[in-house]
Amino acid sequence: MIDYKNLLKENNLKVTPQRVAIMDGLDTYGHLTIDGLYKLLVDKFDSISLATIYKNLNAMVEKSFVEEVKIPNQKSVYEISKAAHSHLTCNNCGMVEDITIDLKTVIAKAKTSSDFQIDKTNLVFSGICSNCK
Amino acid sequence: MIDYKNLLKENNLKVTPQRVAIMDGLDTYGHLTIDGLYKLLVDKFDSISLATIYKNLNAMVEKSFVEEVKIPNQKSVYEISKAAHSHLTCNNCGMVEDITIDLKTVIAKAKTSSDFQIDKTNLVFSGICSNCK
DNA sequence: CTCTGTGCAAAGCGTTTGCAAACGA
DNA sequence: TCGTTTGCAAACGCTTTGCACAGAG
Repeated sequence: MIDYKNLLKENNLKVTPQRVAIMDGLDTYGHLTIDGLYKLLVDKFDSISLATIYKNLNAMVEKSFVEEVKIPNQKSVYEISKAAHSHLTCNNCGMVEDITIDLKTVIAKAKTSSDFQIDKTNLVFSGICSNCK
Repeated sequence: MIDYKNLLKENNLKVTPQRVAIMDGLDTYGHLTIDGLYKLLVDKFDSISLATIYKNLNAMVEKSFVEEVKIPNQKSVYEISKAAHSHLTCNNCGMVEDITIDLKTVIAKAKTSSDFQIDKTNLVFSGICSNCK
């Protein structure tokens, strides 16, 4: 379990119920779209504004303890930053799942066959999840 | 060199100068954003509409002989569909380059360590290109 | 000649911004 | 108390749509 309050404080963001709920939602569900988050928070707060979600998500991404994951043919999802990992997404139901694969070899190849300085590797597999099969 | 006219015809799209120019731009530059394409075509046509670019790009992606490439922290770029490959992008100047890396091993691992049916693999490396270093 | 595509203007949507009131520290 | 955050409404920018005219086949 993650210490949201401390994570927020460390990043000079005040601990508000809305922010805690955002972190809690991301931690519980792993990945959420913006309107997934909104639907989740509407139940907890009588009148939460979409603007609040945008502002907070932007601040959290800015401080880089939350990340946006861009998925082909789908809306972006957000997740709490954790150790490097890849993603699986279902083209049918849209669910997104983490998967950890060792990419050392692939990254090494990319480095030798290009003259880029490579800082980040972003890998997304698309297909059909077991539920939808 | 690609036979744009035939590609269009095969997909039941009429061959118009605008469409040929879009294909030509994508072929020449490899990857273009929507407004990159627009700026390119404004020079060739006295009055081309952004709506025309959107409609055509959407039709081409729909027919899947053009693809949208989603890049972390940047605008999407479009490219003509070709054999599976990965992408390199520069966080400084935004350029996008193709890179071909054998992903068999990685895909095999993903298949065994998940119960997904994996159809597509999307890999983007971010960093700094040689020009920007 | 017929049907599709283009360009324009308007509409639509997701996202951002400005501001007054509420809240956290 | 002081600076930050919230919620609302307005503004914004990107994308789509409807329609009349032009162009491809």
